[in-house]
Amino acid sequence: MAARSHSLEVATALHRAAIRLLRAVRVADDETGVSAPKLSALSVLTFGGAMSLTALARAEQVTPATMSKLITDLEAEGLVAKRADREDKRGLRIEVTARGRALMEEGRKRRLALLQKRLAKLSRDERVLLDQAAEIMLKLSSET
Amino acid sequence: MAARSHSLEVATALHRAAIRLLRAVRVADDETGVSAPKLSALSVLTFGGAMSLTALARAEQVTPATMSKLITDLEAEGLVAKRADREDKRGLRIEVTARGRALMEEGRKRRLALLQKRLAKLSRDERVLLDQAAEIMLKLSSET
DNA sequence: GCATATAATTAGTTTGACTAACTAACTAAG
DNA sequence: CTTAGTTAGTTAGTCAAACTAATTATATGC
Repeated sequence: MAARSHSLEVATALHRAAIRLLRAVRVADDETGVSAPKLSALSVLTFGGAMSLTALARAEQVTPATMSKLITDLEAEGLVAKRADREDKRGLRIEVTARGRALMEEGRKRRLALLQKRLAKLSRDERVLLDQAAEIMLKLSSET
Repeated sequence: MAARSHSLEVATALHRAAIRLLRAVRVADDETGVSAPKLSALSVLTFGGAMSLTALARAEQVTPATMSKLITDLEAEGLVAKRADREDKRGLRIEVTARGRALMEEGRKRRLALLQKRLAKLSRDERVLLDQAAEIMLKLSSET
């Protein structure tokens, strides 16, 4: 096992690892019939609660125009609902429907099942290490 | 620090962490003027050496058709070169040019600089932990 | 030698991203 | 209180990257 601690090397390794991990797991997203960006938006709405289109766009790091199209599609599929914002008539409250929530959960489970099957083959120590790493990675990512 | 070792929880944490990490770092990609998929292909060619289009497509998990277009573009920009395969006249050997290598390195450095700046704030122990985690993640991802 | 498989390309489609331009509605300054 | 500026969301148009299907050239196996 390597024991590098120089930042550039760790950054390289971590970056590659994150890319590979997500790529390996991406296949599971297709099976739900809903694209990854749409599943991701559903996920934000599920865990973050109803919010405006602009807020959702910001959370997903896309422009409002892009999110507008995604939400239009999701609404047509019955996975989200748009409600007028009472306090600001320009605004929307976008919320997940029951179907949307179910579908998002299903997609998430499929995706994780892939990872989980592989994780189960690791030693307990390795899993603990990964869990700790995940926490540090989140801390890294949320820094301004 | 959490010490969970149950696979589903670790899978969830890891997946979220990977998504956030890449999202946080994605902004740096644009600055080179070459898209992320192209930079990624350059990276594979740099570290994996010259290879056929099909092999590269497989490594990048896209169809040969998609890779063909990417390589056509990269060649037009002088970042890769196509050579005929001597042993198989249907095949290509695609290799990075010096310019391609330089540009890929530059893009990679920009992207990593972001991560590195944050990593530098961690303790040495935390960096070592992340490095080990990266290795395990790679192992996970490359399993069939 | 012919059938079949493989390497790469080409054509055509879809999706998701962008910018620019627009409407509607809110906010503040005079 | 009206007008100027801002903000929320949509629409139109463009682009890149992914796909599938079809084409061409070469390899390989019976």
